[in-house]
Amino acid sequence: MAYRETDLVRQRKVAQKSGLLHAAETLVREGGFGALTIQAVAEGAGAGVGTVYRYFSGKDELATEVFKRATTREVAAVREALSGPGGAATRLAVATEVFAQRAFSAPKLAWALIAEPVDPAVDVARLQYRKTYTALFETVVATGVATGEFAPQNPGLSAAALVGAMAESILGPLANPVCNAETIAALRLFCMRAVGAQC
Amino acid sequence: MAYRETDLVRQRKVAQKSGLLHAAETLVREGGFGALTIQAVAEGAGAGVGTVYRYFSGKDELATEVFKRATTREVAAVREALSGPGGAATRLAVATEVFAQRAFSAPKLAWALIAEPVDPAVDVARLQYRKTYTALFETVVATGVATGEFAPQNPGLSAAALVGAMAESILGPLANPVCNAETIAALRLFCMRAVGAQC
DNA sequence: TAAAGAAGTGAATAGTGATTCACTTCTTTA
DNA sequence: TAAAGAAGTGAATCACTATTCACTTCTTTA
Repeated sequence: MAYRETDLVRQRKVAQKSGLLHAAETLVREGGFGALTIQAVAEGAGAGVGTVYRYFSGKDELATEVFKRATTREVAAVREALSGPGGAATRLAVATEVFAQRAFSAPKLAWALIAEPVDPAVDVARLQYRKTYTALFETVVATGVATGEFAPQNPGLSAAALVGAMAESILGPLANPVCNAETIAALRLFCMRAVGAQC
Repeated sequence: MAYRETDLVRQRKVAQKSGLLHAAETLVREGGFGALTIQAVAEGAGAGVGTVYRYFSGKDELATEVFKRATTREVAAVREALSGPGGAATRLAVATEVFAQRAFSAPKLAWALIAEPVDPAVDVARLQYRKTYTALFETVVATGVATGEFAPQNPGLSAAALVGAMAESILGPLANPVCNAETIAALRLFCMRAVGAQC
């Protein structure tokens, strides 16, 4: 045989894919998924359109991967807050703040992940994303109910409602960010009351 | 002059427009806005494609009008519940139930109005729709805070959060409708706690 | 009935962006 | 260096609907 993939080539391929994903995420960060075109991704990565198809089977796969990478970071941050020290109430409060703070620090991305109209394939990923969040919150709600910190309730429904409340109430302030601190405090209190935590 | 529009013609035009809108809403009811194509609307109304353009400037206008008509009915039902008898807490509880009940009775439509990815033009209408809901709830929250029925809070943010909580928590059950009554009761309690109502 | 005015029609066109593929360039090894 | 194997490329193509418009049909009135 006259050719075999070497480490150097493997390294370049990793760099190329990473560059494409980086270009894609930059586009989403700046203009949402609506700005994500294969043409723009290729240009942003300094590559040809065809190259994108060497690394992704199609636009859906690329968009979905961008979505998943971004949401994985968000979910990890919230998960960390939820597994921190303190009782269920404290952890829920901190997690709410982390969610909101991160949203404010990248408003367009937050909008793209939460509410932007997107391809059905991405929407499937978004459904998963919300389910993941809901599952995280469901755990802390169930814990709080068990310890008596929270009122008796259906943890699954409450968790979905919390996710909805956080997402919807942040959308307005995201578009017009003034007094973020007050918004965050108000949201935290809303969530605390909603689960029946004393505060 | 040899021609002037008579009542008969006027009547027919009204019927034609109404028929087109009816066909369009039927499509949305059955398959969401994704199923709304000019071709399908024309066929559903027993008319030609060109005829649709005699009555609507384009797809955006048609889709937006379908959205507005459907949401106007939903908003009216909730508004009526909110302006019924009883204190703020009672009215909020009833409104929550009305919202959920109506969603369950037309799940696909509810999904289309609340969460389906749609054309930007329709999304603008959806934004308005949520704002309208938020404004309705803001009033009752503010009333409840003023009378002391509810905890002190930012009525605007709480109202948005309530709308988000209701929308998000209903989406799962909509897709897989079992035990609607329990879902509705749980949602009502969540909302009551969230505003700090005694119950 | 004739002719004006308007509504109805759908095949043809347009616009958009994803996807393909024949070709070029690069990397590796005998 | 030669040739195999693979990656890179972008102009051309495809797919999908919204939209148009030249023509037909219907309604009204003189």
